[in-house]
Amino acid sequence: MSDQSIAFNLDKTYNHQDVEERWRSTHWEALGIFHAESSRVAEEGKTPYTVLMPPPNVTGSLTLGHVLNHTLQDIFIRYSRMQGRESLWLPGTDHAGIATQTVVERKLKKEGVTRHDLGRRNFLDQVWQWREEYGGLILKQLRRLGISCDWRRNLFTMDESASKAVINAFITLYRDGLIYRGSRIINWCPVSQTALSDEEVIMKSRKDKLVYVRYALVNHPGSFITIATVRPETILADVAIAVNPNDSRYSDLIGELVVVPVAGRHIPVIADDYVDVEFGTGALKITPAHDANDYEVAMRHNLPVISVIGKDGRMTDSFGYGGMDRFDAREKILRDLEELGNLVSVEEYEHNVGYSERADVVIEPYLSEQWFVKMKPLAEKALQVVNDGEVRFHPPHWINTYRHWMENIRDWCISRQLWWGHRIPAWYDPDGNVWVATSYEEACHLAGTDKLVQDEDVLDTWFSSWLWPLTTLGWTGMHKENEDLKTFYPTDTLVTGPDIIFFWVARMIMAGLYFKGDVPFRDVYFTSIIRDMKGRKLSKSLGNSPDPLKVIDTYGTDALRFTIIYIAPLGQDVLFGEEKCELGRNYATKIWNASRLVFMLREKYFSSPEDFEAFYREFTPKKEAFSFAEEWVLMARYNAMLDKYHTALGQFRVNDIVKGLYDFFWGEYCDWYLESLKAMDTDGMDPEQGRHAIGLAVRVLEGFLKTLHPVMPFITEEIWHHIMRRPETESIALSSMPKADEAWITADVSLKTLPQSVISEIRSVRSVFAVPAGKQATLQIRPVSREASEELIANTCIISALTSCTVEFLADEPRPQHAAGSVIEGNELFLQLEGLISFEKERARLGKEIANITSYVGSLQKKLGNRGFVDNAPPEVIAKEKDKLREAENNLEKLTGNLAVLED
RNA sequence: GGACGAUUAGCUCAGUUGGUUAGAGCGCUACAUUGACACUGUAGAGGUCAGAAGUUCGAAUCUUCUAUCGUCCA
Repeated sequence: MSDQSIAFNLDKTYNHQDVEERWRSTHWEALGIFHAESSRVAEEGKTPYTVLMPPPNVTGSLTLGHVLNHTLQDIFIRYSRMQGRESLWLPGTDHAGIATQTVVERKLKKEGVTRHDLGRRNFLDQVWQWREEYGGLILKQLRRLGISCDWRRNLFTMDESASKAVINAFITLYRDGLIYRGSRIINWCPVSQTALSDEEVIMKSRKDKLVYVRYALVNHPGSFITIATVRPETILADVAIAVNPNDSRYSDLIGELVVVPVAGRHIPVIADDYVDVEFGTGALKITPAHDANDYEVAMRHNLPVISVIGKDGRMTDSFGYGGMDRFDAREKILRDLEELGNLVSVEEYEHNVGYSERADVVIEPYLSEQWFVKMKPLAEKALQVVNDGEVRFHPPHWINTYRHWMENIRDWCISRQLWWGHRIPAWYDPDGNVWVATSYEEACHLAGTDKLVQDEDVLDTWFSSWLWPLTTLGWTGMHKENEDLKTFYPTDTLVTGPDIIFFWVARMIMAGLYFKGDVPFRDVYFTSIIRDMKGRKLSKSLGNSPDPLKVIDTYGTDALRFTIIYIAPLGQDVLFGEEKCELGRNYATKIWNASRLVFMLREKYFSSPEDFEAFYREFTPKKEAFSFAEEWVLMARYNAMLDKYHTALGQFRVNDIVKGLYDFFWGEYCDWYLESLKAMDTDGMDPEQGRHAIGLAVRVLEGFLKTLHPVMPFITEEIWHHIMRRPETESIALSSMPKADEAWITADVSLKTLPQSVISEIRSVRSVFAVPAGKQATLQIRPVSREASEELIANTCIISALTSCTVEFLADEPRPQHAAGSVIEGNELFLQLEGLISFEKERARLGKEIANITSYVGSLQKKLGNRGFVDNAPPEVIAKEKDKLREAENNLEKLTGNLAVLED
């Protein structure tokens, strides 16, 4: 785009596709305006500001959640950039171990190949190839949002530097005794065939059968003990029946042996506090291989561990179920138990069951050797920094959730039985000793032998994500510092969903403190969860998740960004429907059209772009040059808006700033200032007046565009380039954010809003009497004071134009007879409508109004007559109430007078 | 069962340390069509602020209880 092509005015209609295409990130990116440099902080003394992008999953595609999240981040970073800070937004993607491996395996399956056919090395080549081809999709889609991150610094968690960091972090933790290997019951996903951490297990409500089964006592033929279980297929692996030691029903049976149905094994009845007396029969079967709690009971009682379910979720027993799926076996054993006479009864039972987050299948508790991180020592400090406010949560109530998790934290299972990911840097010598090292060579050196085999497993993806604040700034775990880390760490704002508060936020805080000795960020903004209009979570299977790219095509990126922020209050869920984007689209159109009007008027008062630019460069709004009341009102409202804007952003009330911008521009700038300006123009302004009024219109428009820019980057950039002709290398994104002028915030403009009040009242009266819109009427005004009189006279042409009335002023003349009367702040208005006013209607209207004010006056008098109020309320509140009463009484008196004239 | 959050106009939601005759957007009703804008303008209807009790001169706002819904954790 060349300078010449920027016209003095805008196209007649706003076309979001054209505008957004023109400024699409590719243009902005080419200019490098989103690049941040640590050198500018060091050399120019700029303040750094950093936002950490939660790395989207490399297999992912754009969702509305991303739209909300990234728009928020973009608002923070653009705002900070326009405040003059060296603003760095760090992008990247994560390698999503399970998800990516699953995607590639599925692709291979179509070709009839498994990963085992290919072998580890070839399979990984395939994954990398897939990543080259499709892994960039999400990043490409994110660019359509117009987000302003420093793409040069794009990081992938499997990149070399990030991988080094992961390995070094592992080794450090291992050598500090915080990583260990152990045999535990872990969450096993039979589909992905890997261990999962507790956080990757989703508890879901599920209807099952609670089965009552009786076990025969070995030494008391004909006697039984009955247990209740939802997993009868694990009966085959029972090693004991447990009862509560305080349960008198069973105290005689402790120490007895019972026969396991089907399996025929003899197992003891034991006593353990763990057993809940209330549940089922109060007797519990103990199956250590298939339940974490049972495992602990078994360890306490030195019981054996028997397993009957394999890694694939199929039975491995030798009682005739071997090879069956665990759920099929459940059905079969029920029939078998019934046949054997062991089945007592079956109840419907609703309970919570753990599902694999990725594969959505029921988790199998599985005993195996895994790697763990000891969390307690890390959690203590991480909890403290949040309690102390070193890391702040927005909204703060998430601290409770965080605290609860930290105080009940369990060790983190970090090994995954996958191939795609960071391979665990541990080697085993022939004697089974473990050697943890950065490389095979180093491990050999440590072990004193080269007969080493590396651990087959990889690390949990989150084990690389928790280092994200460090790795994105170039940390590899080798050297503690570099310029970027020194400058931009700790980062400032993290925007993320509350669903990953444990997965990610908490662990980043731990890692930051542990590896860098400082918190990774200062503020965490937890976003809303987006639901459909019926309040359901968006999901692919429900088909209720709109494609953001389609929404963008229809309504525009700006409209989507604006709308989603407008409807997303801090900390609450959002109900989203595509149609809601009409709000943003209409707003964009309004801004466009209003700007066009301003530019049209500009053409009238300025001979050429050069003429305007010369004027505008030197322009400062001067009160002495103000020629109508709305100029004062506009300045007051504009500065109040700016003030609220900065305050709200400082408090992360993003929703508020959007509403403030919306109301100011539409309700004040367009509805009052531009309407008044049009009236003045039609009436005829002298050149100086006109140039000043338009200068003000453009100045406020420009300030408004800047404040809106973080939310709607495209349209604001486009219009900004029409305010003055600017080289294409300039961007509103690098302009400076306007600040509120204290003098205008505190300015008393109550007298200046009088014309507005008069206009509103007259419009209302006209409407009540159904006066045709085009019909010119006569408005007579009797001002309450000299100041009011001057103000109203000075704005006569505006009052006249916006009410379609001829305006006259009364002094001491009596009230006109055939008029509708109103009182505004003591000023009496008479709308003369010969033949249009029905006396009945006017009497009714006045009567209603009088009744209204009378009751209002009554309530104020009661309040002011109340000793308790007068004695306790602060003086300014009492003064305010007195003012209200005085004015109301004044209005009442005048209205009563109006009614009296009618009755005469 | 525990923790947290929500409950304000037909719908979706504002309402920041208690001092309003309780606001907005959408929807609804009436009127307006050729010079910014129908993706518009003007006016209007619509709420005992979930229920109960309490604190206070004064409660949508604070406290307690109840009801309903949601989220997380057992």
